[in-house]
Amino acid sequence: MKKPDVVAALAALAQDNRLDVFRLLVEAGPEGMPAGAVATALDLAPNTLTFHFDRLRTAGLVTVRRDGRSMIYAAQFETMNSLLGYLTDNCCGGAPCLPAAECKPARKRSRISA
Amino acid sequence: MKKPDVVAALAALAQDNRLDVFRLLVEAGPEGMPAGAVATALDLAPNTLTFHFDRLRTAGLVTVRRDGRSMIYAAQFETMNSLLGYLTDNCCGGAPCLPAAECKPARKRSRISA
DNA sequence: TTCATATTTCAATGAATATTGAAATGACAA
DNA sequence: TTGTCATTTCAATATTCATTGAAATATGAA
Repeated sequence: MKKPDVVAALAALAQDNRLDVFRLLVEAGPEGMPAGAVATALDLAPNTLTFHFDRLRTAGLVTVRRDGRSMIYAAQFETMNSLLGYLTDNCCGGAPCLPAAECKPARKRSRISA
Repeated sequence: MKKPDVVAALAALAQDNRLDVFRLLVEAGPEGMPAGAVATALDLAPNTLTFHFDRLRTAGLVTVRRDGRSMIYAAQFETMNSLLGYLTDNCCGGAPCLPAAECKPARKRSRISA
């Protein structure tokens, strides 16, 4: 992952609503969820949401596919993991660091259903 | 780590020069390096650099201490790791995900000395 | 004190960003 | 076809951001 892509991904995540959107999609897993469901869950105007989806998509953090009239958005896990890798890459120049972040298969936050 | 802090940290990193600065400090390790050395290494105007240091510091990603006339900046590894944790938290809602990012004690990028 | 070095503060400028409202597109049903 | 739902596009606005230049502050040396 090259630096411009890293900056783009970070910028995409560095916004309140987008961070929520992305986390929601991360929880939802590879199958993703329709734009409308995200809008409902996070109480966002549909055009605003489109704007944010666009930024996430441009940053490679999200993919879309159409299903009927719905657009299904899904997190792009590879990009996220590359991003994490870039940030920790070459950490401490060789010295032992703090424990690494991990992709925890965890408890649900029960917000997806809405 | 609360969401506003996560957003602040991501925003702090989501900028070309700051990402370079942070990575340089990550490589430099907990001892940090003087502002002037960072300025030289990255070819940044000192006032511009102060601006960026400020943002990194406000985001909790960096600490400062004075040493003579130099200000020594150092990466705050705990914040970075909390950040990574937040992003991957609850990943895939329970399903197995991609391999986690790790804090790799790695090869030097040979830029610190400048 | 005076001088030089290291870094910060301040003010101004141009560029990028998030949100809104209204209108448009695409897909499906009657 | 018409109507409706889901989402996107467009234009306008207010805010935030990065960079610059000049001046200020703080430390240490002569």
